[in-house]
Amino acid sequence: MSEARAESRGERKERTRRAILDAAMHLCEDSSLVALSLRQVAKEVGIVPTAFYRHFDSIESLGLALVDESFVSLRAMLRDVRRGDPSYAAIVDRSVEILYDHVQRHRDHFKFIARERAAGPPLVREAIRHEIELCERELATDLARLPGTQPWSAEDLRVLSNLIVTAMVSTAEQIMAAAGRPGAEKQIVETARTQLRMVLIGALNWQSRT
Amino acid sequence: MSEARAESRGERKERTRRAILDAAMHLCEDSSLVALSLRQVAKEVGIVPTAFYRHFDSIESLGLALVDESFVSLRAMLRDVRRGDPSYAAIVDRSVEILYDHVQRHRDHFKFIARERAAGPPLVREAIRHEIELCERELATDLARLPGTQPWSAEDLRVLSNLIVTAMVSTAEQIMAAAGRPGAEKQIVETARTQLRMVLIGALNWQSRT
DNA sequence: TGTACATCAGTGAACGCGCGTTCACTGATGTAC
DNA sequence: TGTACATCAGTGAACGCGCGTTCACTGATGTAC
Repeated sequence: MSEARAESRGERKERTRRAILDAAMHLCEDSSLVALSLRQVAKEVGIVPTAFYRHFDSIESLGLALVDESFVSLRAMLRDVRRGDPSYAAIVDRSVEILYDHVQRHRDHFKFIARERAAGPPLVREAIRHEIELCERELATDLARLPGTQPWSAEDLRVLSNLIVTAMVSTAEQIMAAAGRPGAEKQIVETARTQLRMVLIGALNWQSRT
Repeated sequence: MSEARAESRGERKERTRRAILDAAMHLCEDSSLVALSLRQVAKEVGIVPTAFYRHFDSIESLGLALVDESFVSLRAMLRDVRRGDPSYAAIVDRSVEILYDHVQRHRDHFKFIARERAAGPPLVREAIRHEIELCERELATDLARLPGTQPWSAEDLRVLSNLIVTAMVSTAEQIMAAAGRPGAEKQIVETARTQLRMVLIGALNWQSRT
């Protein structure tokens, strides 16, 4: 107590929990959460298999914690986008640039979401689907603040938001698949830029016709 | 030989192979190929585990056969779309209608592609990625035949094609997730229609500006 | 047509392995007095 | 401050189970003569 040298029991536990989350994220990178065993995780962390239960009920509940963590960084990205100049001229380049940057820095989180969204245990899939839906709603309210979108219906905003999120998820997947080839990554980013531009212009023109 | 009553050895073998493919498709529906065991498949088919090796080297090579089968029906769908009236007025409704219809009739194939694309064994993922790329190229040549696309560059066609395929894959995923709820399916189809319209109009307007 | 042999889809026992989960435990940390 | 007790993260043995793969086999079908 005189010197805060040794870790408290709580700090130690938190450190083990952290190590379990990191090990799980790392180990399932090449396959999927459904193929990940409690014993693999324990071995990687350096604890006995049964000690796992002091932290999580199952691999699935560990997965839910990883979903939460992954969406923390994704939300940070959306906040970054939102901070920018809200004009059509700037928004496309800026958004794609930020997406690229975040995929680079949180590759593991994006990869986890992209993979487990389709392949994870049922509860994990459902949690991710829910989080993505929240992102779409957030984006819809952002879109409502853009100049020229005042007359749009809520449904139009939702549809456009869904399309953009889908395209961006796909772009993130492609950037990750392109991994170490900088040339391929450049092309994917350029493609995303063009697509986002096409979509925004299309939405505006379509809206003014209807 | 006098009466073609009994199956030949080859016919029997083919029937077992068919049963293995069907059982595998059915069993991995709720999880993934990577979680599917040779023994589960053998049990479902009604053969002893070792008999599996008379037909496939491994679950992964069985998976590659399922990729082939799944893309046969997807290509049939693209051919259906291509047969239609090549005008912008008709193309959207028709395309979305055909997509919806095929997802209904080959739900297992679409589900398989959507799932294993992100979660399958490495060779299966790669095979699906390759097939989807071929679909994008086919769509690009179709787009080139539309009125008004003559001045477009190959790159523009590729980018647009990529966006449309991405949106359609996502739509197929959503339709499957909506499963038994007809109201939700209707909304997804309507959303896809609107999105496709936005994209096409956007592409045309964007093109004429550049 | 009849016989003798070859083929080969499917059998069944056996193997070593990693799995999730149970249980009683240890011993350092934390707390009450 | 010192002591006695409580907490609880991590231990280690044990369990029954399903896994992929090996091997020698069976017996019906197919083929050569």
